[in-house]
Amino acid sequence: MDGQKTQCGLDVSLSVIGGKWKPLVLYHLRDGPTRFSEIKRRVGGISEKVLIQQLRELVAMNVLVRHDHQQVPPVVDYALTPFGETLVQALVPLCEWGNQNRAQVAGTLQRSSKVAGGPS
Amino acid sequence: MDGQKTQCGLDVSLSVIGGKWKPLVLYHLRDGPTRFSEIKRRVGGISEKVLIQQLRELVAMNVLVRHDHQQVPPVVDYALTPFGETLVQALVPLCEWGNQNRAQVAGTLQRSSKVAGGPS
DNA sequence: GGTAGAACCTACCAAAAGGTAAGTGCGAGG
DNA sequence: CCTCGCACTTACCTTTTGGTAGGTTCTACC
Repeated sequence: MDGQKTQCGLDVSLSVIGGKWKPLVLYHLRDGPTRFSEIKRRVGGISEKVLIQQLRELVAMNVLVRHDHQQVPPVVDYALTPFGETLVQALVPLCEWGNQNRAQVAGTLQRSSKVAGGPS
Repeated sequence: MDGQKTQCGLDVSLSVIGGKWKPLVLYHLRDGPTRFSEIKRRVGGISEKVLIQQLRELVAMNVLVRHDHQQVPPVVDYALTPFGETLVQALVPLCEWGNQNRAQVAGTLQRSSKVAGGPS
């Protein structure tokens, strides 16, 4: 299988950022090390379980580092690694594309999923 | 909700290319209009159901156009729209990132999911 | 003492996504 | 006539993903 060598590399990237919240987390981490509860607050709407899960995956991929301050009550923060920053850089154009076409995409999504009883 | 305005736009992009095979499909369509069975062959490993499904979604998002030659037996091809091409452009950096870090990512994936009985 | 908050973990569930297998209409080739 | 390939569709099943609800350990605060 995979007779064609490399395909497009997007599969690789998506295996790293392919979670419902990963892009958002990465986005919010650009401002520097952030504590768990702070990330949770900033992202908003994510459950703790999932946030931890995705954070762990990103750490496992060397995109983030976890810094445990060894205190009690617990103080832990997460930050982008240099590797993670290269990823964030590569993400920027897609990010901008998304922002530029947000309306169009949103509109199209609605049209297709919504009312079939439109212009009868 | 979504007190913070725009987040990073990645959520938008991912809502368009967020399918297991969409990036690959897009990649293979850069060469110009391609017939359904040809795409299937090139992508390899995808089931017809899923391919059609993703193709339809991409068409619905105006990323692709479907051209039915109105023949029998059926002849249909798919091609990128101008809009689709802007997306593909935005995808390039991520694509390259993936290629450059393919080995590292693949390696890390293995380490984390595999044998815990490592270097005893 | 009771409560709140930190950063988690655990079990259980529901929804979504993907995959398999079969069937459709039809013409060309054996 | 039987089969193959085209571009699909449909029903069903499995895997993955995300979400909910609870618990844990410990300190600071009232």
